Amino acid sequence: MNETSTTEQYSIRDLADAFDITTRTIRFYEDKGLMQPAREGQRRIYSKGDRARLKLILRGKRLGFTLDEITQLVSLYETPEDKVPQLERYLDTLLTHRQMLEKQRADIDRTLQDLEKAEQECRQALAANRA
Amino acid sequence: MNETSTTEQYSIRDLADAFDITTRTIRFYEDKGLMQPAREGQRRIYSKGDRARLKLILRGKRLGFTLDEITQLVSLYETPEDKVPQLERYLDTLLTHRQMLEKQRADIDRTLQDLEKAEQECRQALAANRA
DNA sequence: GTTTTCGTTTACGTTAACGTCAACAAGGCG
DNA sequence: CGCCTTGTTGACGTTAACGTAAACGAAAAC
Repeated sequence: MNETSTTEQYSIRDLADAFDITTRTIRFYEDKGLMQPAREGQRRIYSKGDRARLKLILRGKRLGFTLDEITQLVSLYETPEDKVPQLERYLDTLLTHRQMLEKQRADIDRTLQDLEKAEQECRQALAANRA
Repeated sequence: MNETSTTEQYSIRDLADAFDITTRTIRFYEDKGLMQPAREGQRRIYSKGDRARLKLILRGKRLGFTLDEITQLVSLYETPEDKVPQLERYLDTLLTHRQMLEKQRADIDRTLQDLEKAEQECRQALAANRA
């Protein structure tokens, strides 16, 4: 039992600064059941796993998911119980989320194409306007 | 002047049904300045362009943008004034949005990879559990 | 030793994006 | 004609996701 690299710990402020969010936000996520950091007395102590989890949550937010949806998404990364029906339900949820994301990806691709078109028109107008 | 295919018009209900939103939502977008349909007396009359615009708005929503952001995004598709400084500002906004979207795309790709990994683990667990 | 600093809980405030309801106008129809 | 449907403008209600402030404990700094 030695304290090498795997034992990294973070304060709530460490994480807040690292991800540029407020401590209030982190506690809020905990209230919602999204995180359960260890305690040292009163103080919250975050592990590397907690940090990774928070990162996932924020990624979900950037993608426009609600916290309820993120709750499901994040729990996906924890291995489920090894009972067959559980695994099948889990797989189903995985596929559902996958479809959502693939639809979003398609939306983004369409929008990017539109943007490129607008960009070209703009450059042409600029060229014409300068000539 | 004939009334052929380009003259298509829609009621507020047509659009609400078409996109599976409420009429309240459509009026709300109008209040926010996102749409300005024609009027026939009191009634709102939506053109094909209005319909396309609404479609863009909803796409933006699916991507998790706020209505304020969508206001900018949507106005991008209208040709700006042909003055050079305007065009340059416009181009700048285009690039900014493009970067946001490309970041989102990267987020999605990462998440999809995570999902695939989870999916594989799940399938393996299922196979092991049945054997 | 006391004054900051950091963290904690509790609670009320706020904004965006609508939902819901009231009260009314206008056109169609049996 | 009276009723129904569709639409209109307010106005207030609601939920999610935090912000903000109060009131306190403990540890670190001076």
